Amino acid sequence: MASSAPEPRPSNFLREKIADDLKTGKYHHVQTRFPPEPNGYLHIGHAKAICIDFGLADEFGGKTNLRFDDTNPEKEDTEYVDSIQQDVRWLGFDWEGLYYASDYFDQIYDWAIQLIKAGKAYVDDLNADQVREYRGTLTQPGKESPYRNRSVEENLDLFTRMKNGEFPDGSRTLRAKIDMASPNLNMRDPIMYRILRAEHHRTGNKWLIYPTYDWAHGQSDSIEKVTHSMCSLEFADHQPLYNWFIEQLGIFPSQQIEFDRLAITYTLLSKRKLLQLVNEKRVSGWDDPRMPTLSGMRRRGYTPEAIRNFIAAVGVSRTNGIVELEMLEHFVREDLNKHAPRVMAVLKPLKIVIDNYPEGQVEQMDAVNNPEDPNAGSRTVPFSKTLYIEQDDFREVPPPKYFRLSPGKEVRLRYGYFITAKSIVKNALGEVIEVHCTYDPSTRGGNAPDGRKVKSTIHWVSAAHAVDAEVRMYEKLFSKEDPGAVEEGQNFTANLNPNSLEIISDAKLEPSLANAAAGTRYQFERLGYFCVDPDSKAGKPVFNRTVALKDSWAKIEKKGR
RNA sequence: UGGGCGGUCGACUAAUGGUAGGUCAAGUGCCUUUGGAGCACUUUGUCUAGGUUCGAAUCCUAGCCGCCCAGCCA
Repeated sequence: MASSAPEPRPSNFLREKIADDLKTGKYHHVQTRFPPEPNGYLHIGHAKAICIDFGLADEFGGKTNLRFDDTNPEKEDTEYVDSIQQDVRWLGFDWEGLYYASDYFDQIYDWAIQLIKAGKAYVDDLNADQVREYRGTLTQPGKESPYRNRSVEENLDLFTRMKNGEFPDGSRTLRAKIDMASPNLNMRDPIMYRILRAEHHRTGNKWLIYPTYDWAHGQSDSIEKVTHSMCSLEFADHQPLYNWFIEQLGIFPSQQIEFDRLAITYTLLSKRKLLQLVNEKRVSGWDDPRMPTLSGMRRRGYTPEAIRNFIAAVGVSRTNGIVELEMLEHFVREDLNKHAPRVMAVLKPLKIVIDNYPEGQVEQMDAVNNPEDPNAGSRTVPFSKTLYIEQDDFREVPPPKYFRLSPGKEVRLRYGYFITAKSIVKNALGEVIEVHCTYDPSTRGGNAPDGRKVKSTIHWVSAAHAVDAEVRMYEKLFSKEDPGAVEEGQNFTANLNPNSLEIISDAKLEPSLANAAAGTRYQFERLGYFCVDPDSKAGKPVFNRTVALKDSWAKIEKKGR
């Protein structure tokens, strides 16, 4: 593959930070990690983190580990572990090491012993409610636990017994002894271990105590010699604690750097809420094409390139912004425009009969596969007396600036002939169900020898050759720009767009699509990009609309009102 | 109200004391066998008020506004 011109790399603070660390000698290598918790499917927000973690390391000749942050057995599952690996690869990245925080449970346990021996950690008998009470508030300092000053021996004994299962869940914790009066709540003797009798997806029932995020994450980073541990902004308050643990232990000084999460209009990026949509069957699953998950977007027809380009264009900073959905769609169209073969499909069929076309005649018309890609070649499409066109492409009474078919008007059938509408047939309801036309035999292929022009070109499918298909038309999943914003007493599902899915069960496709393979992407000319769904059956394909083409007629029409 | 982090076109993001630029969106025109794509052009911005400086988005001071933190979630 020919390498194209190097993409412009706008500077950002992460890139500068890494470059600076290397220059000053703070680190001599670059090691990053992508640390998903296996409690849900990856979404476009994770794609940003992935592009940053993998992309930046790669730029500086460093490595990236995939590390599952599996310290909470109650929420985690191997189904997620598998999907995450698949999605990271699909996005186009590969990891150096594949690790689990649970791989380090023994080491982390030993380090806890070390802190206890150093008088830096203690077993607390306070229950959850009491811990909260003692923590104080944002404006008031906390109180020290009455168990805070136990002897090292007693702490060691109690901690061992916690590990051995001598105490009920939630009855005791191991806490770091830091400062109950700190203005940073994370430093008010944070909990390092909780007692939890839950089966872990990897360690099974070996452990009855589990380390918290704060106690496990930095230590896992340090074990892996991570130099730049990038995470989202809300962890900034945890940084002092991250550093405190590493300093007390005297281990490899990994460093945490925070950046802003991705947010997109009309899109929810909360694993908890996404899980709720799945559980409540508001969507067909994690890979429902309306979901912002990578698996959903894949099924919808989004390409990894488009997603990566989008992420790069959005950039990274420390502000909490919200990107317009249109930007994502732009990059999807941009990529698909270059690569998706064009094809003709009629979604809402209207029968056309060409009165002067010979009965029973079929012509194979040449059609270009992709005008953007000369290498894509061409195909033939059968033409005959009876065709389908789009209902939208005929108006008995055309509004101003409507250039498509209407009584007496001539249009071009793409790759076919010029036709002129002569008469219409209506049903009992007064709806047009058939349009009779004549064609000009001299315009085969779409050009008139006399040089006359038509204002419009419309797509069509030969009725006798058409492949019946189901087409799933998607709109935004939510009708509110901020789906999380809700009225009193409501929850976010109230913002679900009731029209996010329209199923068209009788679409007519050109015959080349009869056996299209699942995952294949096409442009249906003049309509949009569509992707073959795995639900397809032989002879009855199912397509998902990835994204519509930009429709300037829709704009004109809207403006006219 | 304690602490932390931020405020640049409608959106996202550059400019690192020296011409406020790019992408998306919006608009206008050209072109077109997709009302697609493409091309050209255009509109709109440094939170506020002071200060330092020849010169400030950038440095200083004071405000204002927004986000995050009181899980034994991550």
